[in-house]
Amino acid sequence: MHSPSMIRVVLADDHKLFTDGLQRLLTLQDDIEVVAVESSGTGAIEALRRETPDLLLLDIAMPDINAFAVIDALNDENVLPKVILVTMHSEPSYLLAASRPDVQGYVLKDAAFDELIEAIRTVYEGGRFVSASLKGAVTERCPLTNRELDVLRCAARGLTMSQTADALGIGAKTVETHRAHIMDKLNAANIATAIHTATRAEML
Amino acid sequence: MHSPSMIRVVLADDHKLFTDGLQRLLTLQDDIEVVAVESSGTGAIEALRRETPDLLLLDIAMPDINAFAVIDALNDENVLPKVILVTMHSEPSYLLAASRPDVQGYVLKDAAFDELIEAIRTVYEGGRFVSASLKGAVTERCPLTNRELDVLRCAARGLTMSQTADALGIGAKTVETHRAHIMDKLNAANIATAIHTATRAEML
DNA sequence: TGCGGCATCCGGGAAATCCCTGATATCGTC
DNA sequence: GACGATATCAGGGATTTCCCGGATGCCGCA
Repeated sequence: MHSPSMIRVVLADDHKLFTDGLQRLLTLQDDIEVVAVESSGTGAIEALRRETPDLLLLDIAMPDINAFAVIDALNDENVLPKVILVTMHSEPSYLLAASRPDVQGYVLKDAAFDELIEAIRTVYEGGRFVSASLKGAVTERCPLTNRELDVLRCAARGLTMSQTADALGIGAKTVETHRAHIMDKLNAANIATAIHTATRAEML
Repeated sequence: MHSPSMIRVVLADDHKLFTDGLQRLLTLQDDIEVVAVESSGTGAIEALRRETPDLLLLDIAMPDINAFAVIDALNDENVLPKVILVTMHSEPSYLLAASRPDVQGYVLKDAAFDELIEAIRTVYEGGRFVSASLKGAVTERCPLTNRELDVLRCAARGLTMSQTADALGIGAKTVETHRAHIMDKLNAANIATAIHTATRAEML
């Protein structure tokens, strides 16, 4: 099989220049092996299925599929490598969504290479890692307005839109709009997921 | 006004014998004042509005209203005393639901009186308190079956019932049944609240 | 003064959820 | 072998959510 104690890594990022450079640098490390480089979400899924690596370095912004869709797809197949998300900017909504149990690391593209190495080793050994420059963004993280928090808290308590409207003294359609904004900001398909994300991020 | 440094308490419990005895015992404490004793949920709400006490000792099983409905009603009016729930038995579903930010204490009725006093003082000073005999129940708390957890995790990820059905390889109606069971067990009005409760209890 | 963010509201329609009452089969236990 | 818990599935109907468009007024900031 594979060499023992080598960290088998798959890279998935549509920026070729970035992955090429990264691959070279990573290969220089004597405990890291890059087993595949993919530039699309679908390609990444196939590579993951094929290689079952220890770790996936995944760009959030992929051309065909959302990074989270990739992770979900792997979840469904019980292919569960450690995942480190790599991104250009520190978007709070992504950061929030990324605080999920199946994502162990979050690194900025402008981070130092040593930081990435540290992230890889830390995550491989079972830990979690977040870029130092991101920790600031994490602390001032809640992208929701106070009103939206009101609405979300009501939803978390089980109130329907019209019940929430009564509780807050506003119209049901307004509650609907707030919910839509919440779901946008938290990158959630429905209010249930939004509550899940917000609860994990301790916004409620 | 009221005496300073006196803990103003409202009792709400439909067991008269219990509240009567409790009232006497509590009044003997020189830092506790029982300002109202109610035997119904509606009465409790009125008393809370009237007295705005520091602390509410609330029985979970009330004849007219669910204890959580009482707390929600108070929430809506911004009447927010500290709340200690009192109950006969250690029902895991109640325990789960009780791990909400607006409930600070949880005491069994068969606990020693000293334990209740300790709970009152602890909670009054901003802490949290759970009966020692309940902590066991809290640790082995998850009342959900593995299959129900599968379904709940899918829901938390934003999957619809039919998507969940596909992901798990079962029928959509089965997913619906599982969701209904989950909501029953977690005392939730809809799947969103169930996710909220489960997430807070770190079941996901 | 204009622009963006926030909060409020509206209609219509498709989709999903929730509720009710069922059913069947399996498994482990008493 | 009866019982309870679990997992599976179904129909029908009421309710709710979600999505697609809008709209208005307020406030702060450049």
